[in-house]
Amino acid sequence: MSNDTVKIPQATAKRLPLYYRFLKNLHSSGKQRVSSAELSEAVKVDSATIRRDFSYFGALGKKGYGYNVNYLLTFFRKTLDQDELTKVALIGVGNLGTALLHYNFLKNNNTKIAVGFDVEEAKIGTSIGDVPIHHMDELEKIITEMGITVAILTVPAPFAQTITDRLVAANVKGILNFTPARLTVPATTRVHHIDLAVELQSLVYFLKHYGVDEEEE
Amino acid sequence: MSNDTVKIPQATAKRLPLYYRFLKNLHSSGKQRVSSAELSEAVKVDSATIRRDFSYFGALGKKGYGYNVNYLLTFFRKTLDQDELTKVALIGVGNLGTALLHYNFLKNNNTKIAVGFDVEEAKIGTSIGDVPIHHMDELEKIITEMGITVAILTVPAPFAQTITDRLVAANVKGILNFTPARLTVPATTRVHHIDLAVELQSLVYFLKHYGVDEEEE
DNA sequence: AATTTATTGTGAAGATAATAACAATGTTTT
DNA sequence: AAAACATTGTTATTATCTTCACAATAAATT
Repeated sequence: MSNDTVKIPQATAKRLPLYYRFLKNLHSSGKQRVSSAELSEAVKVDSATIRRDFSYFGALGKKGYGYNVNYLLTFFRKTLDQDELTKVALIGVGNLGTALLHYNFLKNNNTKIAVGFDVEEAKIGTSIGDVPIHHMDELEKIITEMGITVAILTVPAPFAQTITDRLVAANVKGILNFTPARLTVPATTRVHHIDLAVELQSLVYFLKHYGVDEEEE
Repeated sequence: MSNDTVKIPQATAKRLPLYYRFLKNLHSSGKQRVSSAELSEAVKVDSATIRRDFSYFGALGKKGYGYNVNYLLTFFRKTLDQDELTKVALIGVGNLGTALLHYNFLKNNNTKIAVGFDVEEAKIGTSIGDVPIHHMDELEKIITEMGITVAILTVPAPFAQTITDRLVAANVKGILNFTPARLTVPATTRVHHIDLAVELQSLVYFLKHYGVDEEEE
């Protein structure tokens, strides 16, 4: 738990991976410098917000010039721990789980699904998108051995809590939860929800009730 | 654009589908009444926040008693327009797109993916999870005919903006964007992002830099 | 080297959201 | 029907986040 950096606002922390990705794009397209205004156009975040976000890490830019792409990139690579690969387990190799196994998180992230788990015999022992699938019975054994502390949960909702309890017991500290279940976890574990049905429904709600002239993340 | 309801805070609007889902659960398990404290436990939202959220719609509960599950459910069904089916188009039938075609949004949502589009000849004319797949060339024609105004975007990032422009021109008002691209749209169109890589990476960031004693949505 | 220009970093203000706390009041119990 | 209890709805408070606006200053131009 490296607290070498100041504790920055959550809202800022959530934008960092986004900035990082666009900086990589800029870099590979040969750009040397960038202003907060340009970056704002690309990532759709107000330029003042970008400058404030960056400022939590100190003065990264130069007045009248902007930011040096290379410098920023190097800085964020360190800040986002892009130098060390984070291995992740995926629990539940159904439709969504399989899609995620094919998704190349590594490309932008230095994060990799290293192992998958399911109960369906036909899947056990196979590899999907280069990731080996094991039986749920081996969950604790394997993730402990592999030292995995982050899991993606794509199981049917009724099993979500039970499996979460097992993950927590096996020292998993972060769960990306794609199930509709709201998980109960100790304060030492962090859960991020991606609730597909809720996202779709709230989009529809906004359209119906808010109408035009709204911009939003 | 029914503005029959007061314009409630965005944060509240985003929680409504969640409340609705849990109320349905409670209802089908035969529960007659529920307090904000109970609901809080289930959806992991502070009980004061729940009461405030509900209060935007008037006095839905009774002091000393709580909320009548049936009443709440009926109320939210109307508020969330659950009586009319919203048809959605899905653009890009790759791994993720296919998974979403199998995802039963209807169950909780009264939202249905009614049509899919792709460029791959092998897929055109087939049905996936009961949804017919058409060629991208027919995009404008078909969604206009079907009167669709909401789309899910699961195409490769480089095509995202071009297709978005076509969707907007074809009168699509809401886009659920699964691509990493940040889309440029007119103010009359609403985009919600689900950025899988960013979600995973920010989870990892929080674990490394915030450590324990954090709870979050 | 002086002037103009661009752009940061940030203090102040504003906006939005979450939470605490409790009077009001309906429900349940005795 | 009185007393005890439970729980809302809301006012006040606090926290978080965004945006404005501009002095400071480095870069570019003349």
